[in-house]
Amino acid sequence: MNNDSVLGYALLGLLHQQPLSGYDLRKIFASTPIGGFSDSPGAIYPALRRLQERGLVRGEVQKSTGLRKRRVFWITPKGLASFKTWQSKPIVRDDIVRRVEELLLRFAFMDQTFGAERTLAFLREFAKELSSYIPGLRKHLHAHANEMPLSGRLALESGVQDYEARLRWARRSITAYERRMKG
Amino acid sequence: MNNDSVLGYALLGLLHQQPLSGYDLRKIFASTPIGGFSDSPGAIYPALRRLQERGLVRGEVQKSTGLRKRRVFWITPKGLASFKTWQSKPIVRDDIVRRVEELLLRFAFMDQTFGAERTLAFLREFAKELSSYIPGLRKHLHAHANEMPLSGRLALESGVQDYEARLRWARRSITAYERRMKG
DNA sequence: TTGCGCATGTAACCAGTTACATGATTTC
DNA sequence: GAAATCATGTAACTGGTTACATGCGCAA
Repeated sequence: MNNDSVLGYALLGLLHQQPLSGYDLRKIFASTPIGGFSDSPGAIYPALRRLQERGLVRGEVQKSTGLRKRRVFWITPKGLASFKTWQSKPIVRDDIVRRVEELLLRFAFMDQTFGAERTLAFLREFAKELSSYIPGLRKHLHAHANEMPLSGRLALESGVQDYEARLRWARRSITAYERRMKG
Repeated sequence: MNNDSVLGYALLGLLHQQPLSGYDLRKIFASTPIGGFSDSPGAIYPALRRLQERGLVRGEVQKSTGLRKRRVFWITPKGLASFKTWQSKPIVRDDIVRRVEELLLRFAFMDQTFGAERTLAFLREFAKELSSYIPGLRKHLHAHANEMPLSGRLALESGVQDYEARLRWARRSITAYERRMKG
């Protein structure tokens, strides 16, 4: 039931904001830095069809505007439920290591679906998981630094700094949400 | 000829350092934070077979150690040539946006294959491409900030900060290489 | 003798890439 | 009427995921 690709969830998130056609979605991916998804029709149209087959979106042809037929998609209640389930998954180590972008996507749409309180909880979980991961990474880097060529060492260092930057971001975002909830 | 996956190049890079078996490679992916590649046999063994079919690596069974047969792989001259070609590709915008990890992988093995001078050139190209990309991103964020919910805005902000952190890293790495070449 | 670590592999499934195809409408 | 843009779609190919299968050698 919830075996959707990340692209599928990105589409659900956008369709939760407003009904859109496949072409609209392509333009969004082409013009905004969201995710890094491809705007190719070979990715988006099949993904929309899959979502429709699973009952997560519904599409209808609009012919009113005189242009060529546009098939506009809406998210269904079932689709919204699936989207929320995806957003609610606990954050595990492997999400941090190999699916950070998916985590950020889950977060990006969280305000709309869950509101500030749960979004804040998500950020705290994210920060916690990050802070438990980074020390081991640093340790690994320190332990193996002398065996590695300079470029290898620097590449690893880049990864560590990447995680550290994300942790700083998460902490700033936490205070941003805390301020908002008090004010 | 050069239609290899990123995993294939990661394998080539590791095999350029020393001959290894599939199992060795799996252990490396499982125990070090390199790339974020899967250590699953379903990814690595087929990838090794493909490399072998294309003549980029060669494998031979070692039976000396009394354990079960180990197939150990070496990189071939053709494999090294392909690896260097991959590392030498110019850095384009899309590499920055959607394939940063691949760029970091190319860099990680560059010391061994090309030496300090060309590695430094790579870093300069990387930094240049990043600095040409970031202002537009910042501009986009600033232009659309008020239409977006807080979480969406922060998610975008995270992306921008990510690029900025990488740029700082690149600049520090450049000075590291410059120091090394003078000293 | 049971079970674990070493070691290699296969098969079904799924989704993204690339390239191609089609046709309507607007603009020059 | 030619070209650009809007708009949707398909098909071949490729490679990763997941799960399963196999078999050796060693230690408890």
